[in-house]
Amino acid sequence: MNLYETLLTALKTQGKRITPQREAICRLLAESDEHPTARQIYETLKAQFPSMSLATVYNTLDVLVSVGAINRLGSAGDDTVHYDADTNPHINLACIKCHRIIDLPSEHIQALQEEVARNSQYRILGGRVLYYGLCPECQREAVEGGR
Amino acid sequence: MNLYETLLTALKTQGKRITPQREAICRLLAESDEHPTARQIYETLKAQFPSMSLATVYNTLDVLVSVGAINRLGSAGDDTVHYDADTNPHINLACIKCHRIIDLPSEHIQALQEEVARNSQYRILGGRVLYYGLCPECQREAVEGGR
DNA sequence: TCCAACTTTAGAACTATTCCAAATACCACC
DNA sequence: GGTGGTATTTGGAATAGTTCTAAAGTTGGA
Repeated sequence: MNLYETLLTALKTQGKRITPQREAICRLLAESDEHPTARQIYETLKAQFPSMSLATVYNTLDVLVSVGAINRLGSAGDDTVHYDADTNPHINLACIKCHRIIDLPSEHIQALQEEVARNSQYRILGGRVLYYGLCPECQREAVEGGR
Repeated sequence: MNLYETLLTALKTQGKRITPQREAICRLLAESDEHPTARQIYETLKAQFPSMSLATVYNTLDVLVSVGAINRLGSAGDDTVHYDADTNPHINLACIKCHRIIDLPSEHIQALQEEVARNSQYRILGGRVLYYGLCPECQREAVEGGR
């Protein structure tokens, strides 16, 4: 089962209804390796659903988060929430200049999560490991711009 | 040099001026193990500085962040930014019910950070490792409330 | 002490996100 | 296949965190 189907199944399992808008949002989340914001999703899908409302995007994202199918990553320096459809433990790397976020596989992150579960009395529901800095491209631009 | 002095020194080093308001904000950040929001700082210091403006708090926090003396942790489920004066690598644990954040020392996090630096082309400027869940207290309340 | 530059202040402005009520669409059931 | 109850969509208003602005007040080097 691919990621798109996983997301839809998660919705159905929770008794949520499948609408064309939700399908499109799930497809976009599943097939892109971006970590889009609600507004980016909205702008992208406006061509396909000219009448779609931002509220619908927020609604669907909220449902997916509450179901545990996607993660809220938080801001990448742009004060808007980015979402990640990959719920497997991994590292996110955000560029504070172009505000793009990439994934980074990690050997250590599994151990980290187990450490947290073991050493705290919390019931862990999720987590986000986000490092930020300048991506190679923006580093280059910074140097060129600084001349 | 304690944390309070470190914060003030960071400001001075960057040519920033020391004002009573900034001293108070730095002291509060340094001496509390909370991870306060701008508003919490504002409310706390209002007794001492009745005329203080929220903008001053934001201004000072922005300066401290840009200087690298403190970290922006992001939201703890309450849609407001929490700040952390401890810039050493450590794990943060947020309770999504009471919105408090605690620190957790970690053996693995150093390795994680080195892994990121090694495996990415990014210039790393910082990071935040935040797990969220229910703190022991809120777990207990959830059970009692659920009866 | 003086002054230029930086800060503070108060309030307006901005913007992401949530809320609302009416219209619409999904889907379980017949 | 229809039908109805109910979740969802929509668009606009409302909310709230954060930023901006201009005037007044401070800081700290000379």
